[in-house]
Amino acid sequence: MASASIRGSLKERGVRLTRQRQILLDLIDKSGKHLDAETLFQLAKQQDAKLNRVTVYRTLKLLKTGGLIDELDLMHYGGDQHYYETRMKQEHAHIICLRCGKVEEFFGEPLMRLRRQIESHFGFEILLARTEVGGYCANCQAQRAREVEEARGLADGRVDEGETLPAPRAKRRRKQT
Amino acid sequence: MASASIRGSLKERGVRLTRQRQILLDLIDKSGKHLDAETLFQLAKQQDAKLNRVTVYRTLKLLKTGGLIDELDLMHYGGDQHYYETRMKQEHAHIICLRCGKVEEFFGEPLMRLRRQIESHFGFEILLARTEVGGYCANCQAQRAREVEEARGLADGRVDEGETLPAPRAKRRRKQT
DNA sequence: GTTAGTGCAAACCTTTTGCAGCTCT
DNA sequence: AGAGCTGCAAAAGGTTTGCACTAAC
Repeated sequence: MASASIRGSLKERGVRLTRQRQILLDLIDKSGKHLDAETLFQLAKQQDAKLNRVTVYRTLKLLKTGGLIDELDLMHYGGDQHYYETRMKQEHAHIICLRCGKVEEFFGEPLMRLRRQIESHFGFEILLARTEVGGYCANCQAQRAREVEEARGLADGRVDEGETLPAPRAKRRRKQT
Repeated sequence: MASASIRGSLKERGVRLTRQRQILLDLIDKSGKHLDAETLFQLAKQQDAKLNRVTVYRTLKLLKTGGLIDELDLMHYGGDQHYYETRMKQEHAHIICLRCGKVEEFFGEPLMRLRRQIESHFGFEILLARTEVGGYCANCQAQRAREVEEARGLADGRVDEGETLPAPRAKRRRKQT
């Protein structure tokens, strides 16, 4: 549970642990997923119907500024909103399938090596780093090949494991004309 | 000049090379910098006062979708807008100083290695990749150290080379209260 | 001449702000 | 008690859309 250490860190900085923040902290911590502000808000509302969207934004900013969570874009797969994750884990890259929205995380030596090289090459002090990769997952490559060959409508039959982002939000639903 | 190959690519797809697009293509190509839509628009307006901001967005989307330019966030240093660069160059990471806005580019083996590992580890087909790193450049580390030690107002005397983003846009200028 | 592209205005999504009242410590 | 937080409403930044007109091929 990272929320314990987050709580500690906040307390040290004299930040108040309000009911709203506890709810949000718990949600961010428990969900292994990458949540955006709106989703987090919807989840939080289930526990406190009065909790305001603005409080979500303010809390996220607080945690981000404090270096307790990282902000991601996930290649804007879902739109222009940001996603968040706790910073407990080791640095990792995010791999997003642009067809099905599946998100994988890649840990490993190459990332560390890259970081070290940047630090030494520029004498740079790294505070934040993020690597995002977009493309097609193994499963969707096959699907796409089939689609192209057959050019027909066939059922999907996904082999889903791990997190998958919701389909990109439909934008601009206007009044019909 | 990458604009030549961009033009070719567009022509192949039956995309019309309008006056507006030529202006924008030239600007994107010639500026070695990372431009955002608004800056690009301001520059374009100098050549064609009638050119509309919307055309800038539509052209950027066209180029992005066609894989001719890459979209960056540069760690949201300047705000939530996106930055663009032609895709001519080899893959590289962007290193952004969060204090002075200087942007450096890092080329090298570690990035290639990372890409190959991701491809083979997940059987992933990479279409886009981006690595952004935020922190303090060598120069600003020194500045910060001085600031902290002295806690005084002293002139800056920057040692600037390479691109530096404009200071973050002041947000929310409202009517005074 | 066709069809894609443009300009304009307006809308839309996401995020931030001012302010008054509420609540942690 | 009082600084910090919250909710509310409203606004702002960045981007996209509908539509009628224009221009590239």
